[in-house]
Amino acid sequence: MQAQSAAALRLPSQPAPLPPQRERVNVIGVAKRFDRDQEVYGEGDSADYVYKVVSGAVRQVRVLADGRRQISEFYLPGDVFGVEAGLERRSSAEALAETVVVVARRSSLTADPEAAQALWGLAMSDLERSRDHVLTLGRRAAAERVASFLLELANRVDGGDIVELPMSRQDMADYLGLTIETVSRTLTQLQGQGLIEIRCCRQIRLARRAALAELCE
Amino acid sequence: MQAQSAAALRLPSQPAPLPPQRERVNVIGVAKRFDRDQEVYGEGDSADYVYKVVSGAVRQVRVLADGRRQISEFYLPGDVFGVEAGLERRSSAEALAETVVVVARRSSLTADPEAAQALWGLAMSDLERSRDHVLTLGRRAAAERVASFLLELANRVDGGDIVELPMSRQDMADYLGLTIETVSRTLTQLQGQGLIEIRCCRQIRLARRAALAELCE
DNA sequence: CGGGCGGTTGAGGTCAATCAATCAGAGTGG
DNA sequence: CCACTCTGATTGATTGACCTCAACCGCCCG
Repeated sequence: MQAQSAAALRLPSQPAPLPPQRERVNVIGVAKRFDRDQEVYGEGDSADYVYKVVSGAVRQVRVLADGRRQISEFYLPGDVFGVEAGLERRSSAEALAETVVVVARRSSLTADPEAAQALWGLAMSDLERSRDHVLTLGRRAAAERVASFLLELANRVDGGDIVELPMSRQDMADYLGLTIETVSRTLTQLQGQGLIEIRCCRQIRLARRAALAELCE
Repeated sequence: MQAQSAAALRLPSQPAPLPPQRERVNVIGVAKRFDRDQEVYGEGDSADYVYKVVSGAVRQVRVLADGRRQISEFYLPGDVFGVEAGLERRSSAEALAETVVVVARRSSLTADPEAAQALWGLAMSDLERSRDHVLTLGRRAAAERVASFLLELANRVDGGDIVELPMSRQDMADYLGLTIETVSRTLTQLQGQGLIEIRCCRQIRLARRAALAELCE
């Protein structure tokens, strides 16, 4: 599956206020649009391009031979993704919903020293987040995983107490190393404890943020 | 706890043949010796220095408020560690056994463009390993975790079919998101299936490497 | 000999997975 | 408008993998 042409591209009407540090890396390139569940790139593809999310969201996925899925990262508007250590993709990237990204040759970034500098900070913060993720998956119980996920998301999009989830329960489960049923149960349990309010599936209000944070220690 | 002086430093008598790519980053600095379980740096310390393992081994640890531990990475001879996104350590580093490292100012590496380049590759491969780790913790069962751990270790030290474990069962458990008992049981179970041979606690022969790899899919 | 430490083994409990049913909302077509 | 389906989410009952608690072993060292 390859990217659709983006001749007539309307920029997103809701540019969404971003935390400032998100805009550091300037990616100059062609805009491309992807439909929901469409692959941006797949495992084994050559890693020539890097991407920046303009609108929508992207998941980075690895799949085991028997179909078990693990999402290693979600990318939100402003995030850069697709930088790889080697020449080949070790995971695939898929759009969560209709998504617009800007595409640039990888070489165009590593050439420019300023961009390379920004890219460095980016890789390091990705590494930091990945290690947080390791801690969560290795040592936290289901409720703690969900709580930390909601808080992380809230911090990244910074939309006050209301978190708009761009992903399905299945995606949350695949990110948190749980099943869809456990995610669902845990959310209703957290609501029962008054920590969150599920306004509708994709919209959650963090009623007692401090208590959620305490869950994650 | 701070590093001991290393005035009279004997270089390790067994320089251990390393995979070539391990030697990429040239860290020029002062050698320091650490005893078993001694802290190289702790959470919250300032992140001014980077380290390269000469002999011994180091674990990178994060601890939750109630004492649950997660090891995010082991560093073996030739590995560089201690590069951080921010100015503060977000995890601590401890010697697994008597360990010698070379210490350099972080700025001395980022200044030199060649070192910076090498450092970049290093960060990216750390990121890649961290994402493998996420997959393992999120989606693999105990036997698969142990098998992938043994294979990863074997690949890194490249000592044929015999893997010398530099860490205790507790450290393995904290890396794999399991308990010490489960690690022990799983090892004996793998031995029962003829996949490995436990020669003594810290020395394991990978009897059927292909079968182990198949476990990890 | 006693005690501590790291590792192994056993018995029982628990949390999340599995299997299954139900529900709500969005299309779709008569 | 009302069935009907389809998809995503929720809820319930049961199972099972791993954790917890505890005993035990081998080894080293005082």
